[in-house]
Amino acid sequence: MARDESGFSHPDEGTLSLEAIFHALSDSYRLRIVRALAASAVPMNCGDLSFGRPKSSMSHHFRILRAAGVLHTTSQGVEHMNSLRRDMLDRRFPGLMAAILGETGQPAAGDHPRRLTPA
Amino acid sequence: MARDESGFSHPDEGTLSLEAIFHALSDSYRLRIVRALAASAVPMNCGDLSFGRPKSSMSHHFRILRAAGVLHTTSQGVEHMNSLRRDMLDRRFPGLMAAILGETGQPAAGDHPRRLTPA
DNA sequence: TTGTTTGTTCGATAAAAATGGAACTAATCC
DNA sequence: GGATTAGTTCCATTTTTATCGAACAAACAA
Repeated sequence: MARDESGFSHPDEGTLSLEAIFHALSDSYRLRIVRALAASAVPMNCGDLSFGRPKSSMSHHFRILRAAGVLHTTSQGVEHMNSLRRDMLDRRFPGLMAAILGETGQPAAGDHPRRLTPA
Repeated sequence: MARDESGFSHPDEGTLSLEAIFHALSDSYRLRIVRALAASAVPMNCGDLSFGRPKSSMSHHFRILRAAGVLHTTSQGVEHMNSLRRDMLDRRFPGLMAAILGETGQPAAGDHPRRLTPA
């Protein structure tokens, strides 16, 4: 978990908790942050992800997402750059982020989802 | 959303909220309920899923899961039988439940998860 | 060094969730 | 009818989260 060079602490892959991740994703602003980051090819700073809310409020949301292991923050000059920890999440919970972001890759709606009882 | 024959109200597929689902899954007892139901071939009653906690507390957790659309409850005699709404969830958020339950079906840990930046 | 920008931390308040006892309801049995 | 079982609802309490202004810190520029 150790604080990294930038002074932020990020959980190790081994200590990720699905519960904490779900809690992190159960807020609409945090979900918007995750979706924006997923759609971006490059890391984004906090200001670009503040959706017009006060800095202190958003700082709180970033902290929750960071502590859950959903995103990674690093300092670049005065800015704090954020990116999804997609590789780690995909290793630890394959399919989770894809499902959240709607990148199906799985049978789409209308197709034959796996079902216990035949249709 | 209408209350069904059994007197319980369950959300329609169209009104599912990812946020509400995440909130429902952000509690450890609720996650245990979901996992137990996923592992069971048949619906389970509330008593079998109470993990030794008071009835009123668990009733609360069942209500949250039901309202989020995660499970379906129906009366059978004095008992309330619960089952995962797996088909609906799979249609609406393909891969989500599989990811939660650890049924990968996706590249497993150590394999080549889709990555934006080549390894 | 003073000022600016970007974001964190602090602290107080408000809102939301969780907990569990007690009373209650519905189905079932005797 | 009375007793039992299974779970819900009500209510009060506690715990956890969210919100946001204000003070603060770090990096940088003039």
